[in-house]
Formats: sequence, structure tokens, C-alpha cells
Amino acid sequence: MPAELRRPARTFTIRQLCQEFGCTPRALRFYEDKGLIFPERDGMNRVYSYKDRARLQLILRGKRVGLALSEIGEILDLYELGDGCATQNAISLAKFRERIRALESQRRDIDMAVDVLQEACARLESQLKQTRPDLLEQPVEAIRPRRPRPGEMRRAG
Amino acid sequence: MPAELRRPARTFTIRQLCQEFGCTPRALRFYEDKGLIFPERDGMNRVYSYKDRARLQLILRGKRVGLALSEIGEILDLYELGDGCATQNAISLAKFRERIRALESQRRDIDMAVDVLQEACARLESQLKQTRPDLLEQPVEAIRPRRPRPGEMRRAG
DNA sequence: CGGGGTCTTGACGTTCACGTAAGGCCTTCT
DNA sequence: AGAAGGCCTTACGTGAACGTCAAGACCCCG
Repeated sequence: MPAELRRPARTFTIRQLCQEFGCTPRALRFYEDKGLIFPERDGMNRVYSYKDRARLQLILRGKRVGLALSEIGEILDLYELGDGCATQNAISLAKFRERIRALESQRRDIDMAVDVLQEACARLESQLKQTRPDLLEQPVEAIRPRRPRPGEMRRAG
Repeated sequence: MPAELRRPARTFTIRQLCQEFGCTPRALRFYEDKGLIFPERDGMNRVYSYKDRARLQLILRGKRVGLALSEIGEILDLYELGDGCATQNAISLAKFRERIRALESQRRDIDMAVDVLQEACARLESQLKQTRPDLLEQPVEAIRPRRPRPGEMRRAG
């Protein structure tokens, strides 16, 4: 059975995808500009398929782990074309392996960062418990704006 | 007499730190501008201590896991001051907890990204096996030049 | 004493990933 | 009919994190 029949042939508007994934229309159009995604058109309007949705998911996931859009594009291209020029593929393969190593090292960095942050949290907690236990479980906005650090640009808000 | 022998043994020049961590002088000065690091001065020249070096290490590690310099600054401040204003600490605590959750989710993203890449590698491999098996186990530099030598640090980013 | 190398401080330029109008088209609600 | 709302394109703006000169200062060497 063809893949497109196994699923309802559902489509999405740009808003729908944005709401689902928490991004903006501008971002989706930007990804399209960059060739990462290419929805159909109904007249002028973009119409996104499940395939587009899957690509978007990969884009956002890639972004979250620090891949540049151009790198994400390379990965997505692979699933689209599959068989380009062999040298090109060999280069991609080498790049991807490098990427895997980088990601694994990044995971170690994350573990260390979490450790640092958890120790920091422990310090802060024990300190606040002694000085201002009332502030302990407050959400961020309920407390106050922060001080500017030297050299930081001013912002409204 | 070379400059590094005239100085006390436990300090670093800007070059030394840059070489060790694979970053540029401009970056270190930038971090100083932003208040993340504050080396001593020997006349005009910056002199970095072990403490500065440790801070730099945390900065780069934080960058690699996607923290903004401003956020890294907050973490570093905590270890510098320890007990500043209680409100400030409460804000930090809330932010840090948020960050921990984000990092843990990021780790899941990394795992998925690695999976994707590994599947991509498998595809590429099987394809190359049929077309150009000679390119299969080639390291990067055999395909395109310029590889970091073993022991040489790569630049973050 | 000049040359070369390394450091410094500005200040402007760049890349990435969008944000933010401005203005137009099309459909739908009132 | 007219207003509202969603989508479109074009184009300029923005913030982060530096890069890239420019123009000096300092030091050592021959």
C-alpha cells in the first residue's frame, strides 16, 4: 500500500504548523528560502504536507542541538535525493561522522553543564533558605528585572 | 629572553590561552568586554591566571551547549559573589532550573540527531559500497584537505 | 636605529537567523 | 458594502558573537 494512502492526506496551513511547533511564519518562509522545505501552493498560499511537517521537525531538532541551517539542509537533501555524486556523498559521510563525534562530545558537555547548574542551584537554595525563604519557589517574572552587566546593551522591558 | 620566562609561572598570555582552547584573542577580549573574565594587567598587556583560565573553560563549555554569553555570565557571577542580593539569587535559581530542564531535553535531541545521522551514514555507506568502495574508509583529509593534526585543537563553532 | 613581532584600543564589517513593518490580494463575517 | 483577518512578497532592521582592519605602544635583535 502506498505510503500516502496509509495516512489521511492531511495538509497544514502555515499557522497550524507554527502553532504546533512554536515558531513563526517568518521562520518557515525563511527555511523555504534556504531550500530546507518546499510546500505546495494553493494559489498564493502555502500548503504543507506530512512530509513537510516531518522535515520541519527535523529542522527544529537540528537547530536545538546546534546545527546550522546549512548543515541541516545537507542531511535533509540526503533523504530527498539519496544518490548524487559519489565524491559528494563521501564528503557528506565524513562530515556526518565528524558531526556524530561532535554531538557525543556535546552530550558530555551537557552533562557537565547540568552538574554545574545543579551545584549552583544547591548553593542558591541553601542560601535563600537562610535569607529569603519566601522567594524560593517564585517564577522568574514574579521577582524583578535584572541588573545590566558591563557592556551590555539596554533593552526596553 | 622570551616573554613567558620573565613572568611568574602560573600566568598565561592571551596567545597561550587562545592556543590551548582554540579561540582567538578577539574572542577573549570580547568576553572581557562583556564582563565574563577580567585578567590582570602587566602594563598594557593582559595577564591571565589559572582562575581566568577556569572561567574561560566554563565559558566555552557553556557556549558549546548553547548557553548565551549573558547566561554564562550569570553562572560565573554566582561563583564570584556567592551571596549578593537575595532577589538576584532567586532569579538565578529559577533561571537555572529552567536551563537544566532545557539541557535535559537538549540531550534527548542530541540522541535523536545522532540516530538520524547514523542512519544517514548507513545509507551513504551502502551507496558508496556499490559505486565507489575506494572512498569508503577515507578520513576527511583524503577527500578534501585541511584536517587538524592529532593534538591540534579545533575552533568551537 | 630601524625592523619585526606581539600586544593594545577603537571602530566598522560580517554572518546567521530571523523580526518587523509596509503594502497588496483574497476570503469571510457583519 | 465594508471591515477583519489570513496569507503573500519585498525590504530594511536587529542582536549575538565575533572578524577585520587601522593606528599606535612596547620589546628584543642585529
